[in-house]
Amino acid sequence: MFLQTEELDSWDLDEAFSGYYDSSSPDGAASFMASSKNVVSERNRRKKLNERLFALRAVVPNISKMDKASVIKDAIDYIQELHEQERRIQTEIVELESRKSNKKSGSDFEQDLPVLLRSKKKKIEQLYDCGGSRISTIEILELRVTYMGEKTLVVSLTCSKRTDTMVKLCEVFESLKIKIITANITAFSGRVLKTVFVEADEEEKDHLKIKIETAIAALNDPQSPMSI
Amino acid sequence: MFLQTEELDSWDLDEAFSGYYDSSSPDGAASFMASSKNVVSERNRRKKLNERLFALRAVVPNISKMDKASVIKDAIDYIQELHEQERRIQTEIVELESRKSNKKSGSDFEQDLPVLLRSKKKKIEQLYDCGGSRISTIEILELRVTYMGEKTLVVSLTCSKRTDTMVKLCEVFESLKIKIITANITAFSGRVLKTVFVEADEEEKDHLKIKIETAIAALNDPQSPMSI
DNA sequence: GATGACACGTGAGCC
DNA sequence: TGGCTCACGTGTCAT
Repeated sequence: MFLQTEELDSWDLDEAFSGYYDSSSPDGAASFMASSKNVVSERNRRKKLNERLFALRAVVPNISKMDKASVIKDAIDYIQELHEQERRIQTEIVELESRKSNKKSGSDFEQDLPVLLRSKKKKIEQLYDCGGSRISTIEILELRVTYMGEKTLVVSLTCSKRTDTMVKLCEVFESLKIKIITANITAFSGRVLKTVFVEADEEEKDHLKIKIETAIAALNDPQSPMSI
Repeated sequence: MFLQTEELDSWDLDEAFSGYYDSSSPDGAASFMASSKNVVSERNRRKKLNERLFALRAVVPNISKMDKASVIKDAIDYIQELHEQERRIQTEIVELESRKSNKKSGSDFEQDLPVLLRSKKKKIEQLYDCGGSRISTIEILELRVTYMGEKTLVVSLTCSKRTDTMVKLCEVFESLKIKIITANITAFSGRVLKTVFVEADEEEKDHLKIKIETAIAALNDPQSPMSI
């Protein structure tokens, strides 16, 4: 990077000369003084800026090119990635909280978890703010999980089309780590239809069914006509 | 910030002079040519670097001083903040998982919850682990944006099925703020097919086509067979 | 040899 | 006023 041979800023002689001329100097010396001061000052400024850039490079992983401009670009991309991450985590926290509010029985586990995360949510909102409740839940109009043959589950899902509805549906199915044979999403006239064929062993079918139902229901808007 | 009055880069005269002297110039003119080229090149470099710095300033909240070095410093601090955030969340997740393993009774709630978080942990590790491809891109196998009738665009897209491919596809279409008539995603045998019908006015059709193509291409894995 | 990235010194504007 | 920061043109390396 900024390590071309000329960069050896170790002149170390101007420091020795600084303050050598006092106020009783002739004009030539005075002007030299002024320009010299400016020079060393500028040197320090450049040095500081390069150090900062170096430090920036240090905190950003995966620097593509050691180029100055590229370092900044990579930093920008990285920050935006982190932003997206945070957005996802926050929506997940909201999902967890909504799941808690749906539950009524009080095991210690249910109570502790959101408490731990609530402070986190505050911090995230405070940090990343972007005013207005950004997170939109989905509105489930119909959800069916049926058995088809011996080892296949069919998930049929209808939602009203809101912002990020399709994103959230895809995310929840990704997160379930289930064996999806084929999946299909179709959006038209304010509705989102999703059909997923899932491979399931005989013994885990029932559990898987409940798992899918609860995961999707956790996304559900409390004001939705569906209540699970 | 970098908006002192001298910054008016609109000299616009060297551009008029560039190329004025051809190869049969006397030495003085040739050297002038060379230096002039270098000058405009350097100007562009400075301009690009400043634009990057400006963009960096845009993605970092809470800029203390508009100073060049300070902007970089704030960016560093911000990234480190996000890192710490992520570290905390990750330890929290680990905590939750260990808590889960301590429990033995099997209510569905206990089992389902960590499933949701486990994928998150993976994602965090994948993102934060420094080294190794951080960003999971998608692999576009085919992309066609065609016109259908007077005011309809049809986007046909084939990707190989990776983690979050469907999520990312949905996200990019959400972010485009276009008028989607109907959209369809189907996943089978390692492929993801997406078809979107977009409403577009006659005059904006071409622009919209390019916009969609570039937005999708931006997600593309460089190693993908598609090169756009 | 052309191109690009860099550090440098310098003059100028801003508290 | 002096101490900042900045943009500029230039020489110099490396590809």
